[in-house]
Amino acid sequence: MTTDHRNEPENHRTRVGKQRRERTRQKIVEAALRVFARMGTDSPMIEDFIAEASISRGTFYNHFNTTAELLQATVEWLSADIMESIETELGTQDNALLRLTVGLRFWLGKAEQDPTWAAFVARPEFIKELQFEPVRRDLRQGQQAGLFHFPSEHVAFDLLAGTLILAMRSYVDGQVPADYTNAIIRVVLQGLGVSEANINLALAQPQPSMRRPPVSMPSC
Amino acid sequence: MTTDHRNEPENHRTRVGKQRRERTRQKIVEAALRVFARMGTDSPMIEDFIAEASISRGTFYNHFNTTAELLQATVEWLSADIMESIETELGTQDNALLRLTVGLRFWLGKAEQDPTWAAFVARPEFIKELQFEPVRRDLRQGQQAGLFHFPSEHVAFDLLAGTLILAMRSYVDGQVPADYTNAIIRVVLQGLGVSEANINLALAQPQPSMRRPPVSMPSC
Amino acid sequence: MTTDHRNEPENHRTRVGKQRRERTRQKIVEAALRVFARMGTDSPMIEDFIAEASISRGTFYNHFNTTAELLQATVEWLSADIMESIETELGTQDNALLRLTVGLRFWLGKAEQDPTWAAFVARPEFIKELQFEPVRRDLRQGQQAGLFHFPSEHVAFDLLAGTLILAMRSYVDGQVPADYTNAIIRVVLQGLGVSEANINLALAQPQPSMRRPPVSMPSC
Amino acid sequence: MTTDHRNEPENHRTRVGKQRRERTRQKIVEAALRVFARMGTDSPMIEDFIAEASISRGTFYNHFNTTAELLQATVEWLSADIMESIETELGTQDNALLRLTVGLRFWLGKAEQDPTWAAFVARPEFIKELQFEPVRRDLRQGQQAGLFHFPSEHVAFDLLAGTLILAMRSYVDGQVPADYTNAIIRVVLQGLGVSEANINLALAQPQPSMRRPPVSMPSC
DNA sequence: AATGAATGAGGATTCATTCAT
DNA sequence: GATGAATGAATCCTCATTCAT
Repeated sequence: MTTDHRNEPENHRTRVGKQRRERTRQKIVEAALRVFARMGTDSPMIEDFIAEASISRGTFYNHFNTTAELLQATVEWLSADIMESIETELGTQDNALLRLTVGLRFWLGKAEQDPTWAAFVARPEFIKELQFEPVRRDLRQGQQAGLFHFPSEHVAFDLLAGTLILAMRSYVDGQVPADYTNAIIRVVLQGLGVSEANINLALAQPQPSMRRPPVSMPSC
Repeated sequence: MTTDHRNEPENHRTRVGKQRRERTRQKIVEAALRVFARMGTDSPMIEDFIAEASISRGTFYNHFNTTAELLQATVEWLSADIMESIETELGTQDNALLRLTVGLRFWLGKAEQDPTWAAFVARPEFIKELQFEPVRRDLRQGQQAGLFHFPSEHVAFDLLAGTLILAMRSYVDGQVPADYTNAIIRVVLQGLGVSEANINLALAQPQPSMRRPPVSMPSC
Repeated sequence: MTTDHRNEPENHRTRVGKQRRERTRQKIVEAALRVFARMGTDSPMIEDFIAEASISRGTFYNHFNTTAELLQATVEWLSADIMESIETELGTQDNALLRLTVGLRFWLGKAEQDPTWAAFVARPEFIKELQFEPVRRDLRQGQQAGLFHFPSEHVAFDLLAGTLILAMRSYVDGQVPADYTNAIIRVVLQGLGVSEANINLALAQPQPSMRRPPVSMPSC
Repeated sequence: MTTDHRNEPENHRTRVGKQRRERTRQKIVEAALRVFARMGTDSPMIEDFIAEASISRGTFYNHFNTTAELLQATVEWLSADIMESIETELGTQDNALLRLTVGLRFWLGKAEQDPTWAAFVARPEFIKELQFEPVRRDLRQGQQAGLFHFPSEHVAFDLLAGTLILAMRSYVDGQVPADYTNAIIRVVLQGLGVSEANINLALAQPQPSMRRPPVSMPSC
């Protein structure tokens, strides 16, 4: 029943240290997203990351060895973050068509609201790297349910993702016509072989709330 | 009108010199395409270009001052080359639907045949830089002719170009299912609002010949 | 003379603390020997020492301020250790020739048994740093006794120590011929001007026991 | 029979370029020897080499990728240089004993004359790396001729080279007694089993001239 | 026009040292 | 006394650019 008091503070120290380390890492990743969004994935130098994260050179290298490693970590964090946001948005919705519609609206809404973020995520490498399993599942289910009509899941995904990328970049470039989001959703659904009636039904859905603040803004 | 015979050999030398210069420049540009395709547009250094083109540093700078300038020249050459190829392919065809179908088939066929070329071309920056006026014109004409049904030309172009980019990258990544090209054309035409009957008609068209050799192969 | 009982537990704690401190210090020094043997005296970084000793950076600095200080401590420990071992080996032997022979055999035997140790010890800086007073005394006494014939003690020491260093490194490099130790002793004694008869006598001595375990093996 | 005049200047350019490159490389190596001699093999930084050689950082890296590579090149050059000097010294002498004596005198004379040079070469790694084939050949021939008596060539070399190293370091440390060189040669020859009479004969040889300037002095 | 050795500013990386827990 | 995350000065290394031949 007695506790070795020499050990207790050690465990505590260890735990506190790990927490600090983890917080620093997260700070770097969030700063990196802003830097990548602002400068692209090739231009930024270590200096940019450490200035944005307010850390020292040494600390950067304690956590990441190369810019590529940091980019990878940033993509992974962002991906988890996006997926979680969409799942929250979707709640218990289980109709594949409506799920996809909400998802598309989320991405486009976010691109409109936070173009720097969009400039970062709207690249084929990024979109292909994340495999978007939930999206693929919705495509399969919708096809089986007779809501969609396309030759193969592969083709359907390329249509959906490719159009989404260029659409998000249209927001980045500015100058999108009114009601652009609905128009994009309409042609994508057409492309997936959704009937006119179902398209109108899907577009009549209430819009997602988009409460979360842009991630690409400095949090201070 | 009289000829100074001291000038004649100079004119000759001048002409020969210009031809040689032009040949060197073209050699650099073609090598650059392979390098950009392999390494992206940011990573390659001067060293990569001169090694691929088998020229010296000095010669490189005789033709281009920066990597960006070389990239620009590469894009321009490629763009002119593509457009010319497609126009040759199209001949006098004036049906917007059939023109677009042939165009799509050309891009995808070329991607299949020459993935290195596709790896360079299939990026949003590139596709957005070329404004593809002929494509936009076909979209407008097809819409007016009642062949297409989409909310706006802007949206139609994003669907067409975005899907094309990801489809070409699918060829780059390898592992595309059989009949992938036809499947892509089908969903794109669906997305543009083409009727089932017209889609089948367009897909029944004879295929373009694709005689030209891959540009991304070293010519030696 | 009275005892303050408030002090007693402190004395105990103090004593225990000092023992613990001493054990940690010794652990660092033994680890350092292995590191120096493996990497030389200039290359290793703090990281190498703390990894080998399984301690933290902070602990290292609690005991040593610089790498040079640690090297010094390692040399001193090793030196005392060697001298003590040889004295044990020699017992009460007082014939200079036999003492030197036993000493040489000890060094070479240890080099054969523990090449890591030898890799560290067999360097001129180390050998010159230890002044080997007992060895020099034996050289003088043997010379006076007419056993040795050399021009000066300085020269005799350079011959003895230089040959020993390269011989030990031969063990480090592996691939020594059979009976290498005896051969080395023979040429060294020849060099010191010992008569053929006395050399044979010295080589006929019983061998030292070499009971002690290699110091360069991790003790855990 | 006609010459393509476009090629001639190219060949000339190429040749001139290569010569310049080679001269630069040699300049770096000679500077490196002075730096290594002055600072040891671990302390010097790139800055030291380029300052001593009066070249730019970039040029350094055009020729050597690491300090270790430069050290290697320096050792190789030095080794060739020493061997050549000794061969010049020896002329047509073919008596193994006299050859070895001249060689020892050369090394020790050079160490006395140029201690910085000696500080660099007098290290076991260096001496063991060069295999000194001519020296080993002399040892074998002398043994066969009955001039030497030692148990094995391996042992004889370790005696010779080990004693030489410590002797050279004695010059580096200063404070060597008068006639130290002859004393060293005497004990080494004793160690190799040369008879008293032959030793005296060898020591009576005329001394080498040592005309060449110290290599470790800046040549400007 | 072509060549390639040399340059050095700009940026990447290391590692001894500190210090809050 | 022990811990290890954080620090930043010191040093390494790259690569666009120049220029004599």
